[in-house]
Amino acid sequence: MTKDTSSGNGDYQLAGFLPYQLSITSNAVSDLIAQRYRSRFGLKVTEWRVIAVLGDAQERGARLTQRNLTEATLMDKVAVNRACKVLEERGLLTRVDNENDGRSHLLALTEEGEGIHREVMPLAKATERDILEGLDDAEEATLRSMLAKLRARAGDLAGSLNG
Amino acid sequence: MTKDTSSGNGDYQLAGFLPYQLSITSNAVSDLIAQRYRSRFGLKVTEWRVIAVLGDAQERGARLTQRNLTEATLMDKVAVNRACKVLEERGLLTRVDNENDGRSHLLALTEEGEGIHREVMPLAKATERDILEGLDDAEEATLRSMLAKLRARAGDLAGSLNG
DNA sequence: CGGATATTGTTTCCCATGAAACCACTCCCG
DNA sequence: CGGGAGTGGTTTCATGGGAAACAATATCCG
Repeated sequence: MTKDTSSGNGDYQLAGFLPYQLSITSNAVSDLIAQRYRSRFGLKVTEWRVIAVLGDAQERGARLTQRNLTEATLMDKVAVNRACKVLEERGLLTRVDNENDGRSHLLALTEEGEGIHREVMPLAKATERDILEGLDDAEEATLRSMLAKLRARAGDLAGSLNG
Repeated sequence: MTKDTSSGNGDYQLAGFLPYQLSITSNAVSDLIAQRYRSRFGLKVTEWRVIAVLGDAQERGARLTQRNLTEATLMDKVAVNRACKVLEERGLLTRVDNENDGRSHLLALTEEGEGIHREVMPLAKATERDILEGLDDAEEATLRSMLAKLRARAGDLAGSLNG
């Protein structure tokens, strides 16, 4: 988006429509995150998500495949694949053959990748705090719980239409 | 998105990251809306937003230009232009020359467009209710207020970086 | 009036994203 | 073993959306 922020939006009904509020809020937050990660690490959202999950797993000694990443991030497998490819090209992760399954590879952050991971998470936390400033703990908990409810609800309703 | 909903997502840190929760929730809700409007009216999100705002304005006797729409919807002017074009092609709105400004046109829903508007808004309301089911009035108010706060906050933080 | 500057709308180009097709490999069962 | 079904990963294609360039008009100021 990268929209105007200040002006406009009148008082039309649309402005009070919750899905709309949700959408523009999510966009505003995503834009902020994207901006920060792009400017500091040259990483796109999908890429830093991969780094976040992968580094996290690595710390506990686990090795993941792309499939594991798609499960963990809820991103599309294509998105995961592309993110891994650029991270590999940038030397931030390596793929070693998976002896247990010739189709997949085990992903591992390189030294440099781990270095970024160590910076990525604090920045993520800081950004989260920045955004949540102004909300007390109870409000934050309520917000999370309501978001979870909404998501479950939307998922159910959507699912009931197709299959 | 149109994602899985059920499985996965482990318990990696990412899952607890608020911007992430916000993003997937917004996506889930948007997908539901998009699905409903596409299947019932053949409208895309941008298009029904235009219809919503335009019909709304029309009811109070106001005539809008594309520029007004971009202000009211926070959508990009290109998006607005495209939406208007397809709505015009579908005979749902007309553009008449603006006597006060030769560059712009005044937009008006046709009979048929108004008919859709009369259906669009109830469906929007119904969808909003569907999604919010499970939240009481106080929770809903809290949610809206917190979303507004988050958005303002994110906008400020982003703005302070570029210019 | 007349040229510089801003604004509205439009087109063009490019990037992000997801669906579908596809390849290679595994797994299952006869 | 061998063939069919299933799965991980990759590529290709279509779509959505925004940035930038552009055309037409309007506004401002000398």
